[in-house]
Amino acid sequence: MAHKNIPDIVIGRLPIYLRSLQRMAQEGRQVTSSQELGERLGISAAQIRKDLSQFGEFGKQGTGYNIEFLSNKIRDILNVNRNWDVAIIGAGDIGGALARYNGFNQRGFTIKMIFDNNPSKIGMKIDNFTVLDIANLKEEIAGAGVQVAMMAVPAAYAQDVADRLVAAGIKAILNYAPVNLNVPAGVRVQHIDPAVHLQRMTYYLD
Amino acid sequence: MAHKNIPDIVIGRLPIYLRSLQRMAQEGRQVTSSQELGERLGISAAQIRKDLSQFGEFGKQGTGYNIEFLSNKIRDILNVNRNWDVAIIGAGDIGGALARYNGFNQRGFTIKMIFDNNPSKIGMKIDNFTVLDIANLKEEIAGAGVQVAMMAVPAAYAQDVADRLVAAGIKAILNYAPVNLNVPAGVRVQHIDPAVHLQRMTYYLD
DNA sequence: TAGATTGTTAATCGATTAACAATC
DNA sequence: TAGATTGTTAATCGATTAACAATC
Repeated sequence: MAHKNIPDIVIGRLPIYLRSLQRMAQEGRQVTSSQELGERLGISAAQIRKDLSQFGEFGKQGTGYNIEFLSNKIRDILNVNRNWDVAIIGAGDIGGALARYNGFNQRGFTIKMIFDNNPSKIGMKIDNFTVLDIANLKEEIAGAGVQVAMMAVPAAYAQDVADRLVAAGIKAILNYAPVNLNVPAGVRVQHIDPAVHLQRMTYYLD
Repeated sequence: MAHKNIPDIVIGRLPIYLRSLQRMAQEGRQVTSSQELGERLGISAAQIRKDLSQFGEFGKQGTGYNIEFLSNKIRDILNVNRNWDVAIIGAGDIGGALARYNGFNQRGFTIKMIFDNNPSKIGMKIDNFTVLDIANLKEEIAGAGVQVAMMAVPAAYAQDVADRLVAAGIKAILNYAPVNLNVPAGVRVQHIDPAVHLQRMTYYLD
């Protein structure tokens, strides 16, 4: 797709806006404003308007934004007005929690498969999924055309698994292992590491 | 502690540097350079040097940085040369996974207690911990002087639990619920929401 | 010494904010 | 209409990078 040159930091805020809008919709709200949204999120109203203006004109002067309409526009932008198939690698505590979590579907993602290398886990049921042998990772993922993966494997295996995911055609990896991954251009990686987040906060404590 | 005015974005990179340094140490390495570290992390060498220079002079011209020395300096800066007691709220899949995860100790955190409101979980054992009644949250946390919490409760309860954590003296909250939290100044919040991270990546897919 | 790499400065680049005309 | 809020511009603010003297 031909993107104008939108800063990644703007893209990073859109899912936050979307999440907040969806919550407002659940509360039965119809309309909001950049000011209200900004107050909820701790972001300036000007920044929200600026961010959205990169993609079009979604509001009405005097009244603000229709929540349902704006949500749909943001979903379009983020490519989550469709559902993406997702593979989970690692059927431990975290992989299992991800497999059982039922919040992904309404946000653009459908868990399709979960892998492990531990013979005592392979074949086991987690939620509706039978744990697959990681030896078959490439065939299963490439065969199903899955492009998005969540990795929750021990740190020591993470880079190796990432390489195999890339070889299988995965284009986006959410990595729960506490290591940096090196992937080729064209593959996106995001990291979730609770200790990193905690350390970001302890700086300010005493 | 009296902080010079260090940008939060710099603080946010320090845990990443630290994690990478610790990995190098495990690999038996003694010395590194801003260039090597930058290549591993996808960050420019200049930026790493600039970030570190905010806090002191930790390297040697010509040779680079002693890994053990620099790690210790960063731990000092981030306040994780001590261990912080941590409370987990929510004994579901995620709370349980956090309680069982054994990587926190070596990174500055010691899980001390886990709470739930479900009578069938209260009193249950998770790892070494007995699940405590969330009704006693304030006494337990304030009594133990815990300042750091990880919240893995349903979205609908998240703000309420956060308010109670603040009242109990918690100063840093790592929030796994997919909602924005409003907390008073002086309390830090970080969010972990896998769907947000995935949506940040799907923008670039097609 | 020669080579390498730091710490730092100045220049560049990019992101945020303030302000307001347009307009619902 | 009067009031409110957008989209956008220009100004400000902050972060990143390039470059290099200092020096190990």
